[in-house]
Amino acid sequence: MGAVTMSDVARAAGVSPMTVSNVVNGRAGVSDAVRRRVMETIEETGYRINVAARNLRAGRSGVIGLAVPELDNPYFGELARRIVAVAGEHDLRVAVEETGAAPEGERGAIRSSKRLDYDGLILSTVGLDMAELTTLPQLPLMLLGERENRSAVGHIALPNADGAQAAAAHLIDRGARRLAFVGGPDDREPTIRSMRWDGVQAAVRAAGIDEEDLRLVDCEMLTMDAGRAVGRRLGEQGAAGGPDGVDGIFALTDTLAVGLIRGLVDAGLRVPEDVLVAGFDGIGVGAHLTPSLTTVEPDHDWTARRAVERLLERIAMSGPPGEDEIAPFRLVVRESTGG
Amino acid sequence: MGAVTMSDVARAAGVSPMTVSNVVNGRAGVSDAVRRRVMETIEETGYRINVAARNLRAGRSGVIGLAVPELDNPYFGELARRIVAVAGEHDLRVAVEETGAAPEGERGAIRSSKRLDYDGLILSTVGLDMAELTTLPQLPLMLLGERENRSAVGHIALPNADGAQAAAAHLIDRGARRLAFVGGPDDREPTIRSMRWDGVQAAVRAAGIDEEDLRLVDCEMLTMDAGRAVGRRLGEQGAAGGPDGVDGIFALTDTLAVGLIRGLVDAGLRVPEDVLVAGFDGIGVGAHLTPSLTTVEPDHDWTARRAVERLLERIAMSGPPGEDEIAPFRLVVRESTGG
DNA sequence: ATGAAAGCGCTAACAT
DNA sequence: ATGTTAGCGCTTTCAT
Repeated sequence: MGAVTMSDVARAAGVSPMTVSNVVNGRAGVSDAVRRRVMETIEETGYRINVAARNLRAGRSGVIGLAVPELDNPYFGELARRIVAVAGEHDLRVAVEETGAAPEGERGAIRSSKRLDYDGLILSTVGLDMAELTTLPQLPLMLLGERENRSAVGHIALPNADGAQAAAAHLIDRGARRLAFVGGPDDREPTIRSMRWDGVQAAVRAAGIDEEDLRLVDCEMLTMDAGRAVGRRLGEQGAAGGPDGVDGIFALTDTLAVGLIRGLVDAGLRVPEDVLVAGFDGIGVGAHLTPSLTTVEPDHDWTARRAVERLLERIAMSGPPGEDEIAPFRLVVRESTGG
Repeated sequence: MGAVTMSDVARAAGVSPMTVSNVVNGRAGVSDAVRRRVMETIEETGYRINVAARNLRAGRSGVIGLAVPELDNPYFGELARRIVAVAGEHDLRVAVEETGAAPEGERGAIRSSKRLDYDGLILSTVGLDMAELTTLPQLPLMLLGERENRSAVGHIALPNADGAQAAAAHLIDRGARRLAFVGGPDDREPTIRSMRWDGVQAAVRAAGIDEEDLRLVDCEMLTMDAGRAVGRRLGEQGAAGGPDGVDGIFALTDTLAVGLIRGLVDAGLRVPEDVLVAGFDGIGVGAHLTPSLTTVEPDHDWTARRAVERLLERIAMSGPPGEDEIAPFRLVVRESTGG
């Protein structure tokens, strides 16, 4: 192609390629006159830097990976949007991957990160355990979501325990006494699930409620479909609603909560009159459901920014991963808990 | 870094770098014995190809851009997921961008595609008009969404007119007589909006309904919030529901429809008892709303595959953009139209 | 303040 | 079937 190179610009401006490089990269040590002349020549020739060449020289690919469980989940869409924005500020491209919320998918993301030469990977993990992650080779990695990092992996945590506790305390505050925790599949610890479960237990204990009255309900997958099946089952079995049934549910994620509410409705129950429901994530659609969804909303902007910035630090200095950080959150009270 | 290069592998295997290259790229003309030996050496040394170097050599960046209006909109999440999958089959990385559904954002995506050296761009456009797109310089471009391409730009269209017509016909079939079309802001033609509007008009005409009874309602943005405001206004003004009010609404997108339904509910109306509502896009959450959402669902898999494949063709051969193609669709009937 | 040389890792083109 | 040469466009290093 007739791509204009630095040498072309240099020749046209009557300087060396090195000077052009210095101008393009805003480095010091170029006189104003020369700088201006080079800038003009760049303008005239339509020169654009060749990213591949720069990357080759720098030993980088200029791409970071972002692997999320599901791209069509609004929560991860929001996350992706913010991460792309922050990465763009640093001239980094973000390649998105989907893991399907399965350990195999997460391994796949790591593999393809290496195959496609990503400079680093932000992994929103649900499945992979720490032991496995720490044995993974050379790839700057930031984990999003879990906590209790004892490993060599950088980590931005969600406010799992505190957020879940706040949500459960709110359910109790609104009159619920027989709570249920609807989680995903029960797998390795510590996971998002186990930490949120701890939070809910803490709230129940703090309220002086008999822990016998706290139910743990499994749910095969973290999808709306699966949540709906659970909600319907709970309602039809009389396990929810009614004088002795569950009267307050914390759903592991908003996605689950959306399906769960619909399942309860399918079974003839009303939310919040018969059962209160709260979720976790703060997905946008939650505000516009009928009933709208009470949720724990982590600060997505903060999360995205810290994830990218810390990944960049790791890429640059390949030092130790640094401290865990936990995202701030707020409890958004809406109709599903009578708010 | 101690990255293993092709030369390293070549030396270790006692062959030339070129032979290693041939093996790595599965090219013919390597004896089985040598191929095996090279493979083993690659395995032993942990060699991985340097993508930046390959790209520099090939004059590509190995990254395509995908620019969508909103990443936290499930529709685009689904689209992104599929595009990433197909691109991955071709060893391409997908960098996602957000345009904010504004012409300026779309221009920005094109600019940053060039700044970051994307090999091509898939642009799900709502705002930019064709005239502007055709004047854009050298960047293989596939447009997603609009139609009536008279330009030099490749184009995968959604079934805008036919889909909208099917939805409107269905509303009429379910008893609606006073339809409303709730669209985004009214801008340049032809847009998604104008084409879907044409489809709805066609359905009304075909049913022999007085076109006076078809209302066109503007909506400032294509967001749930904006849709909700419109729904509330329609309900509160008595413009929807009641004996003379609108009794069937086609919303330009599912996102809009979600907010719209909620706004009608806010105003004390029931869907579908008082008003029928249908949307367009087939977002996943639509199945789990109360009421669940009737929608025109384009074949996302097909769309993603064709978009990537045709972009690749354009990148490879930089020929003419080729024919427009229109995605197949199906009408998914759910509760919001009494289904 | 500016420039020349060298090479990042790969592969097309041309030998052998 | 395999090897050699040369160079993609940039930037680090070391002059001047």
